[in-house]
Amino acid sequence: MAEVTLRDVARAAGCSVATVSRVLAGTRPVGAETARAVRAAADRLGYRPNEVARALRSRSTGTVGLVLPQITNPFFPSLVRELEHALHAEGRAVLLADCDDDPATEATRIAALLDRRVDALLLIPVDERRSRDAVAAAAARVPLVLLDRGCGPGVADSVAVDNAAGMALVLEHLAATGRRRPCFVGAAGTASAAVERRVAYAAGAAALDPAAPQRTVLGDFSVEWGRAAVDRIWSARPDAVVCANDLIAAGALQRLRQLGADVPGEVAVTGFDDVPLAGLADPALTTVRQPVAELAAEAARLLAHRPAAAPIPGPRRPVRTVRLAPELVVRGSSAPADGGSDPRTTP
Amino acid sequence: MAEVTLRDVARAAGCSVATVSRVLAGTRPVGAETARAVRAAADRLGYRPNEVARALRSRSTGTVGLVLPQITNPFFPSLVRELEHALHAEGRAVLLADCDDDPATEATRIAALLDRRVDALLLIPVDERRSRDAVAAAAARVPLVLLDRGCGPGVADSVAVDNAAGMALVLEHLAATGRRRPCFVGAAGTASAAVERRVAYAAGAAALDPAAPQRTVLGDFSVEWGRAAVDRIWSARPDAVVCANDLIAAGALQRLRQLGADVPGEVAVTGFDDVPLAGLADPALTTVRQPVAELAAEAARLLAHRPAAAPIPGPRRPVRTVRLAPELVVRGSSAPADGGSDPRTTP
DNA sequence: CTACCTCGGGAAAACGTTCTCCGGAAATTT
DNA sequence: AAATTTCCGGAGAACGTTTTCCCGAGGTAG
Repeated sequence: MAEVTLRDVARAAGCSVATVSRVLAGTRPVGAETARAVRAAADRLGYRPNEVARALRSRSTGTVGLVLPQITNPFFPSLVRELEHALHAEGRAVLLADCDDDPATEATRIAALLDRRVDALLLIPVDERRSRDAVAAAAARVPLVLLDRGCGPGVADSVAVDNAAGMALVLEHLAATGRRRPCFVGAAGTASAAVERRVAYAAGAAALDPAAPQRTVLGDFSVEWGRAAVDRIWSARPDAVVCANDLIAAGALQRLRQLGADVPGEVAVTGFDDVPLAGLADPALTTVRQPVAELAAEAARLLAHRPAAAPIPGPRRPVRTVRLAPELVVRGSSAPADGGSDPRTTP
Repeated sequence: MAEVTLRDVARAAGCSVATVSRVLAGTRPVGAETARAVRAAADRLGYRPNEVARALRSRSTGTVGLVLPQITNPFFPSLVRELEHALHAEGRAVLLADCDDDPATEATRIAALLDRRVDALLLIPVDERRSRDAVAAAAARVPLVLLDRGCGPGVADSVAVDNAAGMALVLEHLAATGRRRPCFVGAAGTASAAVERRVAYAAGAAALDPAAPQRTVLGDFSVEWGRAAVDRIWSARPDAVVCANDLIAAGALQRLRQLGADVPGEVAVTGFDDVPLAGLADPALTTVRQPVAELAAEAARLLAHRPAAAPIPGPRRPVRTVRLAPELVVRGSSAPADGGSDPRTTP
C-alpha cells in the first residue's frame, strides 16, 4: 500500500501501462470502455502519479525557483504570496531560496536550483552589478524573469514598477500641497531601485524648482539609516523628507518624533513600496504603492510565454521589459500643513 | 553541451558509468588513478548530477515542503529565513506553500507536495482542529514537524515556544511595574497559540490577584481587531492591555493614541512574538520574543532524526514535543508610570 | 478482392541515476 | 603452491513515467 504505480493500476484495470498513462494524461484518445475501467481502478487504488518519474521522463519538473535577497524585507512577503498563488494555479511548485543579501550566496542558490532542474527562475537580484554574471549564466539555461530590480541591460526579461513615475507622483503631490524645500533620503549602491529612485528624484526636484539647492543623502534601505539620515539633514529644516522606501521613512519618522518635529505640520515624510507597516506608522505614511498582484501576474505571464530554452543558442532573443504604473497613497504623514484633509487619505 | 551526463563523463574518463557514479558519490572506494581521471573529466566537462534522476533512483528528493498559513503574517518571514538556511546547509531545498489561511487550500498544497515526493514536511497548521485530518494523513506518509502551532495531541512532532511561560513573563513584569488592572485582548478560535495564550493569561492573572475581575475580549490576530478591541475595553480604564500578539498590540496602540490615552503613563501595552514592527511602534512595544533561530534549528534537528517513513506502519512511535523558552523584551510601551527607566529597555 | 487508412492497444525504449551482481587480478592465508 | 579473501571495475537491472514504434481489426475506397 506504500506506493501505487502505473503498473498496479494497469494490472487492476486489465490493460497495459501505456494505456493507463494515456488515459490519465489524456495524451491520446482511448476507447471509452477501457478509459472508464482505468479511471475506476486508479481511483480505487488511490493512484497518485510520481512527479519525480514524470519529471525525469518528460524533462520538465513543473517547478519554478524563486530567488530573493532577504525574505525579511517587508516588501517581499506579499510578492512571494502572489507569486506562489499564480504559480500554484498553473500546477507549478515553488522552490524558495533566500540569499541573505549576499551575491555569493545568491550564486550558490541559483546553481542548486538549476541542479534540481527547475523549469524556470524568478529572481530578485541582490545587486545590479554583482549579481550579473550568475544571472546571465542562469538565463542561458532556463527561462528567467527578473523582478522588482533590474540587472543590467539585456540580461533577461524583467518586470518592475516604474520607479521614476512613482517618484514623480510624490514630488507632484508635495508641490501641490505647498512643500517647497524637499530633501531626499536615498540608498547608495547599484541596486536598480536605488538608482532609479534617486535619479528620478533629482530630475523631478530640478524640474519643479531649478533654483532650489538639491539636498540628498545616501545610505541603505534600512530603518537605521532613516534615523541616522534625519540627523544629517534636519539642521537644514526641510519641509519634506522624501525617502527611497518605507523602511527609511519609518526610521525618519521615528527620529523626527524624537526630535520633537511636527509631522506633517512642520515637515512631510514620504516612503515608497507601501509595505504593511506604512499604514501603521504614526502618522500613517504617505507612500507609493507597488502593484504587487500585477507584478506577480505579469511575471508568471512572461514565464509562460518564454519558449523553453533554445535547443541551439541561436540569435539572442530580445529581452522583454515590463514597467507597471505605481499608485500614490496619500496618508497622514504628508497632510497639508493647513490641516485641510486630502480626500484620498486612508486611515 | 546542453546536458552532460554520467555517460559522457564515463566516456571521457575511459571507464564505466558505475565507476563514475562511485567516484562522484564516494559510495565505494575506487582506485586512486581512476578516481583522478574521473574527477578531471567531470570537471572539464562541467558535469552536474541530475537531481531528478538521482531522486527517482534513490527514492529521496532532498527536498522539504514548508507549508504555512500566510507568508504575509510578519512573524513568518524570519522563521522562513532561518528554516531555509538550516535546510540549505544540509543540502536540502525548500518547496514553499502558502495556504491563504484556509484549511482547504492547505490540504491541497500538502497533497501537491506529497505528489512531488518531498522527503519531509515542515508545517505551521492553519487551524488546530480543521487542519488535523490533512496533517495526520501527511504525517503517516513522511516525517512531519509542526511549527509554532500544535495540531491536537499525538498527531506529529512539534516545536513551539512556551506560550504559557511567555505570558507569565508579561504578567510578572506588569505586576512588578505596578500595573494592577490588566485586561487581555486575545484571539478566538482553536489555533493553539490563541488557546495557550489566553489560558495562560487567565491562569496568571488569577494567580496575581484572585479578587480582580477578569477582563478579556477575543477577536483574531489582526491590527484591525486590536483597534476595535480598544473601543470595547477602554471604558473600564485598564492600566495595562495585554495583547495576544504584536499585530493586535500595534492596532491597540494606534487606537489608544487616537483616543488621547497616555501610553505608557496611563496604560501599558504589551504584545507577543517580537515582529520587526514591534520595535518601530511609538512607543516601542514591550513584547515576548520567540527564539526564531532555535525554533528553526530544533525543527531541522527533529527532521534529521526522524527515521524515514516506517516500512510497515508499526506501533505508533511516540511524538516528540519541544517547547522553547521565550524572552521578555521590555520597551517603552510598558515603562513604569513613574518614568523610571527599565535597564532592559531597548531603543 | 485488394489496398489503404484509422483506431485502439501493447511491447519496449528511453530519461540519468544508483546499486546489485559478477568476474578477474592481486594480496593474503593455509 | 593452493585456497581464500580483498580490491577494482564493468554489465545491467532497477526507479516510474512518457512516448515511439508496431500490430491487428475493422472500415472505406478503388
